[in-house]
Amino acid sequence: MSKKSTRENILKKCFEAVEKQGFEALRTDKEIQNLNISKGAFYHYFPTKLDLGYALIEEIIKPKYEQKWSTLLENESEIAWALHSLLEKEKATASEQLISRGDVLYNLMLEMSGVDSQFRLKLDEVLEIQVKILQKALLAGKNNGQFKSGMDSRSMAYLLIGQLHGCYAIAKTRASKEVFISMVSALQRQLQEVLYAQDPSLMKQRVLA
Amino acid sequence: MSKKSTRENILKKCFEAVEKQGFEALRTDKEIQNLNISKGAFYHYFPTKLDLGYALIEEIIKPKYEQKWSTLLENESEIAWALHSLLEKEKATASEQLISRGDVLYNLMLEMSGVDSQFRLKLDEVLEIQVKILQKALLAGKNNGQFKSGMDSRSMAYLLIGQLHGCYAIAKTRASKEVFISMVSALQRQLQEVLYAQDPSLMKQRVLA
DNA sequence: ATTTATACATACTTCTTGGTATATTTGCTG
DNA sequence: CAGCAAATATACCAAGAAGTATGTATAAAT
Repeated sequence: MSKKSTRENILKKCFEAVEKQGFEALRTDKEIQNLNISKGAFYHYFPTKLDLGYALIEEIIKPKYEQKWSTLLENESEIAWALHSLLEKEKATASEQLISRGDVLYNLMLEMSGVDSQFRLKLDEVLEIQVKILQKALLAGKNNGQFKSGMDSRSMAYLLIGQLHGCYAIAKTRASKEVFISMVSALQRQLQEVLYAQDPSLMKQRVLA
Repeated sequence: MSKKSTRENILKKCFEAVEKQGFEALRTDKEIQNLNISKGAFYHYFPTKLDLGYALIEEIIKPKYEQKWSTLLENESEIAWALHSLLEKEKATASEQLISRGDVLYNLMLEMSGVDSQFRLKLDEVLEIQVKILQKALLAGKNNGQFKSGMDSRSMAYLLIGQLHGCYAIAKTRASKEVFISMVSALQRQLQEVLYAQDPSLMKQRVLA
């Protein structure tokens, strides 16, 4: 068990807590107990709870989502397939617990955007990063002939991110993994009609052949 | 100025507060002050804050959303047009303030679903009512030839509600009415391709002619 | 070795907040 | 008008919560 820095331990534990219950419900005292550290240690690194929140976004959430969407850009010739896979993965990794919890970023967006303007700004930044990457991928795929030529990449990027958000939100309230899966599937079928030039699940065979 | 019942006054004021800041941030004491009533009066009607929350959903939120979507069923022959109008109205009534605030129901869904199971259940009920009505409208419209024949009404209902939610969520974090409008417009264009049998904005002319 | 800054520990404080105890008033019914 | 329940008022409370004051240990730099 490697001795990690106190700061990183705090970030990690608190991120887990925020994933489960959101930021405002995060109880610094509880986490301090949990971590077996002192208040002095905690407040040494994070003068206020908000400062912790900002660090959480910058150092954990932002990289996480950036990485997630960046998979689309790994292979220029397989963007459509990569997008299809990304959504497949969302479905595959969904569990009742994860769905009841929802998506951290989306949760925080709704929870904190109206509470603290700096929080909103930082979340917005993460959101924009996602959109930018996706937009870039959509544009590249369009130029590649993988996506329909009439498609507006920026609108589509926004809409897609929003739609995924919608899937999470509804499924969370319905508390049903099945609902999530069927909503994402419906979304995929819709993309079939409005986005993909060909069926991306067929592209796989082509690639593997 | 008609003397409304204390109970109704409480519900109304508290609903406004919840619209602005969400349920957990609602401060009963503040509202009691605001209403110029006593704690005794408040707790006479609502023994706990949660009880107030439940009443808010049942007596204000549920009817509100039920009514909103029911407009689709007012005229069987104009369902596609009604749906188009509903989305147009969403865009038209959007203001920076409203957008920064987001949609009450959607906000509560994300905020409270994980906090209190009865809350989630009640919100889920409202959600289902919306979906049911929309599904019914989509089915009727399909049988009418207003919507594409291949469309699955239940999936589409879920997806549409989710998509609208997505528009609200993104626009809230972006804090931009323009983003909201352009996302809803993009959504409408998408519906053009996957849902409507004809262009519903043309249907208007037909009707008016 | 002395200084200095970082890292951590302990105890305390202040404010908020939902909720209670208890008393009083109002209004209806017999 | 007596009596009774619903409605409203007032003062108080206990738990939580973030944050502070202040002191100590550690380790690198001079």
